[in-house]
Amino acid sequence: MRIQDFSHRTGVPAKTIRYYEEIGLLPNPARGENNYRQYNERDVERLHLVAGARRLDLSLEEIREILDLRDRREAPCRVLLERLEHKAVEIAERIRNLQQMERNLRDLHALGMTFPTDDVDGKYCVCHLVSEHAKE
Amino acid sequence: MRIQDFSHRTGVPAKTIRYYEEIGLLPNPARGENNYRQYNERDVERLHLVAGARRLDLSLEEIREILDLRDRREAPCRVLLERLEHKAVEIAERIRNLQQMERNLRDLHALGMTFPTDDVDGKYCVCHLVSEHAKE
DNA sequence: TGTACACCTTCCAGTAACTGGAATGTCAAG
DNA sequence: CTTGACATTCCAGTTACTGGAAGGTGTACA
Repeated sequence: MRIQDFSHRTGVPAKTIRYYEEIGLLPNPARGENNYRQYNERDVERLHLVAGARRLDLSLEEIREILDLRDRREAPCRVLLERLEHKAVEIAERIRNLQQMERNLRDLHALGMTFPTDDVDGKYCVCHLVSEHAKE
Repeated sequence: MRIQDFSHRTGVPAKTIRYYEEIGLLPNPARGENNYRQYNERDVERLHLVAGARRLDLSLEEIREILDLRDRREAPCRVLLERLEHKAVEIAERIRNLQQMERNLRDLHALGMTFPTDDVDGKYCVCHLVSEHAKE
């Protein structure tokens, strides 16, 4: 299987596949006569794991760790389970931050709407509100 | 005011201030005899606007646009108001994505917990779940 | 006078995870 | 024989900083 098919099978762009290889996340694949990369089903399986983990927002470093365990035949499930949980907590935190940010944005927007829109830098300008927002 | 005071007044690290200057977001400040940067209250005001907007997750490019308007004495409020609203929508979208991701993580984790933790790559391994997660 | 210390300066490099593009090579079909 | 769709490598850019080295400045204290 050549890189384009491999890409379609896994949903990962060819460019990204070469990148993963470059940083050692994927092994150097066999090469054909023409120097084209050759992939097999095992490669598909491996890249699927990478892609699934990326969709879950695991970092390439975290994924590398999982793959390394697997390569040494040490079952990575325990570690992966831990990572999933840890990542869920992390994401919950990010959600809280974003929600706060959204509230701030909507509040400032609502207040800004009550101000004239041609006051370049007076107190009754949304710009002033945004400046003030920095001081906390 | 030297860069450290300026930094304390605005809560922006000195390193970042120099960076903002380098990319043209802040004007080149006056220099003292010793070549040290000198800041005044107007600079504080400007950087406050930048810092407030960053806290609201506006990109440096968006902020640059606002500042350029202001520098040309065209009231940036209308544009800034638009940006705030647009950003709020964007963030709401990000929140939805993250919430979906969190659900996926927790679901996979829960299911993975019911599997043995020493199955290196069989069907009853959380790794397998994560691989499958890529196919959608 | 010497020196310790906290500042300041510039410049170079690195981060995460790709993505774009140039220059070049390979191969099958019309 | 040329066109088109593939493939290769390598270099550079993205975002918003951050770290660190090498060296200059300014002041307090022994």
